[in-house]
Amino acid sequence: MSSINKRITIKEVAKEAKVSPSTVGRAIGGYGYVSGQTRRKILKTAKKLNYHPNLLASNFRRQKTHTIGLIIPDITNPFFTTVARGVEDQARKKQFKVFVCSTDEDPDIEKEYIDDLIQRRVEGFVIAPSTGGGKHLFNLQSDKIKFVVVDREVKNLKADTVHSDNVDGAYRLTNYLIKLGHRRIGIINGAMQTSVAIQRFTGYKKALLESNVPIVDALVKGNDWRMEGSYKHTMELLTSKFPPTAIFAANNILGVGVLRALREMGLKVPTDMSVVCFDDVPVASLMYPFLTVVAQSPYTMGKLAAQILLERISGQGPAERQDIVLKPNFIIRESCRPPRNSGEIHILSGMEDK
Amino acid sequence: MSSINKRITIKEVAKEAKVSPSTVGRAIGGYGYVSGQTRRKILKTAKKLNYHPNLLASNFRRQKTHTIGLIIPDITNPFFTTVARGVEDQARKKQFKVFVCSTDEDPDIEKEYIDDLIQRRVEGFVIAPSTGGGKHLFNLQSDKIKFVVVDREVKNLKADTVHSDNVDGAYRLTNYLIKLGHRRIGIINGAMQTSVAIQRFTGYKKALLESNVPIVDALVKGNDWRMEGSYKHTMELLTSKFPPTAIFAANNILGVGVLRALREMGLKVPTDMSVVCFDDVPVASLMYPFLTVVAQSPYTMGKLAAQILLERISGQGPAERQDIVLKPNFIIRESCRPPRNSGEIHILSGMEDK
DNA sequence: ATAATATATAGTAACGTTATCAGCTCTGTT
DNA sequence: AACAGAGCTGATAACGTTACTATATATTAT
Repeated sequence: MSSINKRITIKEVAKEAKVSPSTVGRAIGGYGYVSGQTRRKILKTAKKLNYHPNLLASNFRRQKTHTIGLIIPDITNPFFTTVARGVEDQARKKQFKVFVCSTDEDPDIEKEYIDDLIQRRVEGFVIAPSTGGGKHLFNLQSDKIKFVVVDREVKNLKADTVHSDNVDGAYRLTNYLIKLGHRRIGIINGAMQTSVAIQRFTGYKKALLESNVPIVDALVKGNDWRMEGSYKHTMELLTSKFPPTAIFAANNILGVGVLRALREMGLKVPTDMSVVCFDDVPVASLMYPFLTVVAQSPYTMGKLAAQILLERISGQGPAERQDIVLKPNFIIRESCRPPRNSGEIHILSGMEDK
Repeated sequence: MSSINKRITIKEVAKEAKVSPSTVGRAIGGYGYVSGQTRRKILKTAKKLNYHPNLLASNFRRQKTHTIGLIIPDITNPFFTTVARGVEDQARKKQFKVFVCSTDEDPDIEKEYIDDLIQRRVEGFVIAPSTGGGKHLFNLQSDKIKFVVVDREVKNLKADTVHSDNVDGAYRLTNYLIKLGHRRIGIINGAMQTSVAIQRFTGYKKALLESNVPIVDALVKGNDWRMEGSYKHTMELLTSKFPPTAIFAANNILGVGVLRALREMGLKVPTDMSVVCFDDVPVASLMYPFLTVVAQSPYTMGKLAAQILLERISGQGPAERQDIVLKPNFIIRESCRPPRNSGEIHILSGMEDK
């Protein structure tokens, strides 16, 4: 029935409705003066001719696209897709479209995507910087391109940000393990070039220092956010001379790697090893062994970031930069117990069905 | 340093390099004749002035966008994000960008997104139709808009498709359970408006019929692809008069719902219940109870779909429509055992660490 | 040597929309 | 009755690029 290929333009509609093209433009675009009568007539004939506005032309003329870019490091990580959902929902409210780009943690791809989207004249970005990325963000800033940073911070970059209180979250998880009696707590961290990793490590150290538990280098592992590394590092911990009695995984993906390694070594959680994790693992949390975590609010993060960005775009935002810090949510489940040979009593009554 | 806001155009570059705007266009766009010398000069001054081509203008002029749309029902489902990765990787190879839109299984949102992307003049779509959607695909076709359907088929729609052999996969899973001795096999299916659900049900029935196992209505559940429904239906199965000894979940999300219900009822897999699942559950598969599944190849699906679409766009594809069927990969893990009180011997030596 | 062709550049006209301006009609106010 | 102003419509000129045409020069074929 309908056909975009006929390429009906405003002119054809104008001729058919016996008005000028500019009037059609006003009627359909909803700007300027049009009488109710002619508007109705125009909309009717537009429908009849199956007119579809050419946004390519419109965007070009106005040099606006009503589009923002979302740059995330990994589209298969549910954390980031949930951020994406938050961004999209908020954008949809304001009639904005979102270009989602996954950089695979590669700064080059990140730059490539950002450049391309600039050429396509997106009106702003929500960016979760990739590991080692972030340098071009300074250029963005000098180019007066609007953007909001989510999840990870970039050193010395003065920009609007939305992120979790990583120090506090890591502190609470570690402290929880200490209070259970653990003294040898391994940490499987992500890439130390990311603020997130640094901050979570800070929280980890803070808890240990506070309780006078020594920080042992051999228990500190990690250099990227991939599961493979996490698996490898956990294996190293497990096969070392003095393996830990508990492991802190610095995000959901790393947490899965830890669990895989434990499983392969035939170690059970929490009987043989206590495990805590930063981030909730959506699917895993529904199954054994039911991780104790601090859960972030990725949806809220995305939503707030988009909100701030869209305010900036429409010129409503405050002059000073905004830095929104969300407290993560501490959820105690059944993945921890006091260490095997500790003198401590069993504080938890976990699931003991193994 | 650089500044997009100066809005350097081809004209400025031309003036600076003392050539005509059209020559600059050819040098930068890489079409038509330009001598090596002037090209170098132009590229140099373009860089000096920090010229960024305005794709808005270029796309408009050529009525091409080098962009395709990807429509998926649920961006938080790892199956679809992996499809997305496949599509993106393939598109990147051909210098195409991908607009990823998640419809939340809502046909109205689906139509809205498709219409918007048409107005933005994407050059084609890869579509995993939402439940109950697909009607507007017929319009797309009469509008001569190119698209490839992935994962789910649309009845009577003659279009290029890429999907799994759902009948066969379901058949193999069900048959496996039967051979283990199960006679009461529950199925938690998705929305029966989707081809996928119908085909998996067909495979299920085929296996039962072939072995003369009666098809019991009370064991057949499901009407959408959400976890909540799956959880509820599993609960119904478990609390019914004659509960099944095994459950077949028709996709990964439903599988998680099944496991959650089992967990809450205190039933262990595979001791108390055997479970098989269509789709691999990426995170869950690394943990207990280690599901037996038929795994699809979402990445390949996305890649092939994009490949076919891009061929169509560049006019290379064959005249006849292509229908690519991928065989799912049967992976036996430890989530199944013979039923408790069956006379069968234990065929499997699963993980018996419970 | 001359014609034919390839190479290189410039000039011009679109692509379809919207911003701006000009003109006209209709209110309502002085 | 004159006039200000709002309401409505139409003509025109962009937005920045690329397709096309025209012209000039270099290269090759005859």
